[in-house]
Amino acid sequence: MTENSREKILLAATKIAQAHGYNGLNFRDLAEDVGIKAASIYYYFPSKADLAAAVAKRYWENAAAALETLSAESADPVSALRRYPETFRWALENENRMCLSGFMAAEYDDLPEAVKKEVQTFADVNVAWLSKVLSAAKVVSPKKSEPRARAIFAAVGGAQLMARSRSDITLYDTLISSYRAAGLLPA
Amino acid sequence: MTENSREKILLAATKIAQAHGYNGLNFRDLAEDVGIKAASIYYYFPSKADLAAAVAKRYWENAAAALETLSAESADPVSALRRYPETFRWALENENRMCLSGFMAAEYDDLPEAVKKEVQTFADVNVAWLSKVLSAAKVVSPKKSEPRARAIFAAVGGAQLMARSRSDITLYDTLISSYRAAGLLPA
DNA sequence: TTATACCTACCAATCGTTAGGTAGAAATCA
DNA sequence: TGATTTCTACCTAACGATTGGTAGGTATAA
Repeated sequence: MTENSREKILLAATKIAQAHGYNGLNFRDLAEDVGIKAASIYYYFPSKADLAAAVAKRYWENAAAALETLSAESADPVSALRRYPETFRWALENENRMCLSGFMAAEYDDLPEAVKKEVQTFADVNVAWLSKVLSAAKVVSPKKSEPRARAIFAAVGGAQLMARSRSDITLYDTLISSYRAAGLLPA
Repeated sequence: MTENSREKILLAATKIAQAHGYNGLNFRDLAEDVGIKAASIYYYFPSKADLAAAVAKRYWENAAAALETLSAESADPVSALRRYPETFRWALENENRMCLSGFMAAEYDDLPEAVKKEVQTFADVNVAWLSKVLSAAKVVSPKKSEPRARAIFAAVGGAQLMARSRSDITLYDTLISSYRAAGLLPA
């Protein structure tokens, strides 16, 4: 079951980091979640920085896969775009967690270099997908699709942050609705 | 100089919290910034929770005053609205800091109750001001001014978070421009 | 016999916090 | 006025808890 424990650690660490950030992630609580002792984590990860980097890497890889699935499942780019906020909603539904990269963006000053890199890649993956879909959907001119993609990513992240601080998922929904009403997202 | 030290503590603690959050704020580093010893902080604040609550309270009070000044200095509501993003830009200009309440919104789960309250008030103050100005500017129907106010607040906070994670203030500016282009903010 | 997948037991550093002290200014009293 | 007390604004030194991390052991299976 060697790979199983590594997976469990990665999974539990992701959940903790989404709720408490890099700073709030500690080996003893994490180990207890997994059902092992803190020292055993070092069998799989040489340091907290390495674990967090692995967590953040896995996080954007999963996000990239989820977005590809969303593209594939959608009949057209506009409907894929419409469903984009769902990917961020999911974290709030699960014990009021938030985007790992959003949390770590706040903690940016205190992050190990390797973790910073993966956090940025998460943003890059989202912006690239949004940009591609915006271009295909022709909601903005091709030239403006990347700035618009960044704006959508930032706004959705902000909505998640605000909703979390109220522990109110309906606030997230009304914020997304307002973005649509204002013209930032397709109606 | 009794009130002077209290002010210095509040000021230094605000700066630290804007860069490292509630979790990253510690009495020894804070005391060194002020030029006193850690134990001396307890002469002014009974606990870290009390200090942080005082910091967050002062933070939204200053924000409220700054917004009133902005209203008073602006010829009309639309130009006040246009200048709203400047208040969030200022933190980034100063050593890539971010909104204290934005950071603490991420850390929400681990915040003492008294601090949570003040963090929420900061959001309330911003939304109330935006709502009032939006109504006066008639950019949206009076009924839609509060949802739109919340959307602007969340989006600007998200832009700040994203720009901070890139240490790139020009990214903040382009995000705000995109919000204007999309119709979320007046052009 | 050797590698795997853990474990116990500890370490040094850091954390919020407390106890108890002290120099000097201010207030009180003779 | 001068002596004495009290208060202000800090200090040193330590506490127990928690942190990331290490050294070295061990049961199980190949």
